[in-house]
Amino acid sequence: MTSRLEALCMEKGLKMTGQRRVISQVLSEADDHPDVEEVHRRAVQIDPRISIATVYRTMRLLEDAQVIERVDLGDGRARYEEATADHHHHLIDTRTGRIIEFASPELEAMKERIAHELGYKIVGHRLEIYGVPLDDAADCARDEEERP
Amino acid sequence: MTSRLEALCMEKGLKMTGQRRVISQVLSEADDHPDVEEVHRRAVQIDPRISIATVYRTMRLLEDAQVIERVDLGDGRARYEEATADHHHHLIDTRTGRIIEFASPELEAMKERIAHELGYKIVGHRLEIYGVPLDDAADCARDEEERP
DNA sequence: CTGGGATTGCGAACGGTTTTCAGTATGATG
DNA sequence: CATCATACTGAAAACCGTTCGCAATCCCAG
Repeated sequence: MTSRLEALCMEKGLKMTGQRRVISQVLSEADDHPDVEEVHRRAVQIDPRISIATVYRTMRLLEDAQVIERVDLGDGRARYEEATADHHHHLIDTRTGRIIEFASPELEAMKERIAHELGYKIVGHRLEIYGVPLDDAADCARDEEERP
Repeated sequence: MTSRLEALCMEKGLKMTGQRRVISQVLSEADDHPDVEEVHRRAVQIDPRISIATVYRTMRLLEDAQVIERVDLGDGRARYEEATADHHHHLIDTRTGRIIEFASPELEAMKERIAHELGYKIVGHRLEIYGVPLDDAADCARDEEERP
């Protein structure tokens, strides 16, 4: 079967090799924000003859073709997600590493306004919030209990 | 003369070596966001016997002591600024690389609200806006006119 | 002044990423 | 369907910012 991203790649006229097909499949099935090593790990499970160099190259290719987007979470390695039409941001749970996506038109508008007041036109932006669950935070003083 | 940051370091009980004094001076005099190499370059001009390793070590020390703050602008290397009480963010001019600092209580409030709605308590956050000067943007408006 | 723990300079090591190069596969063409 | 130029791949080396190990050196409490 042809994965979502594979179809997108073909639309964009990219040459579809076996490795690219596998990587596209991995990315189509991912619902998280894997880094290159993780993508490679998953790809190798489908076809063991895929090298990490090819994954790096393919990620860049897909990024340039705007099929995927790089997410820099400040942890020293690039993470990726499928490109989406709507701009969104990330809230990172510092306890679990879980990443929650959110969007806020108000926030977008406010950023536009701030940039405009400074005499600038926005060409890109990025917002990350690091946080801990409210209930965990409440527990902090008198923990200890394990989270489900 | 004792630089602003040197005084701060002594307050915090850090052992003041010649190298640390020089690096403190460099950072006190900086009004930009230098990376480690740049700090080293400036430090060497004052005292040539300072190694890059010491600069790296000192930057980390000062960061841990909360004398300076690391700024990750996504360009692959760490940049630094003096620690300030008020939270602010950065607008990066993509033409010149100039960095403009700004703060917005409204924005802070909105982020708190968003995090709260998602069930989280904020422990950190970061916002960067990349932009081009409005007047420059007008120059090339005809190219981008049809883009939203 | 002096001694010993902290700090330094050097170079080697590191982790993520890119590149080089020789061999291989792709898909346009005949 | 075979051919072929071309683009792609794997493996290893190069890269780049950063950290580390170690012997020499420095700071400052005694």
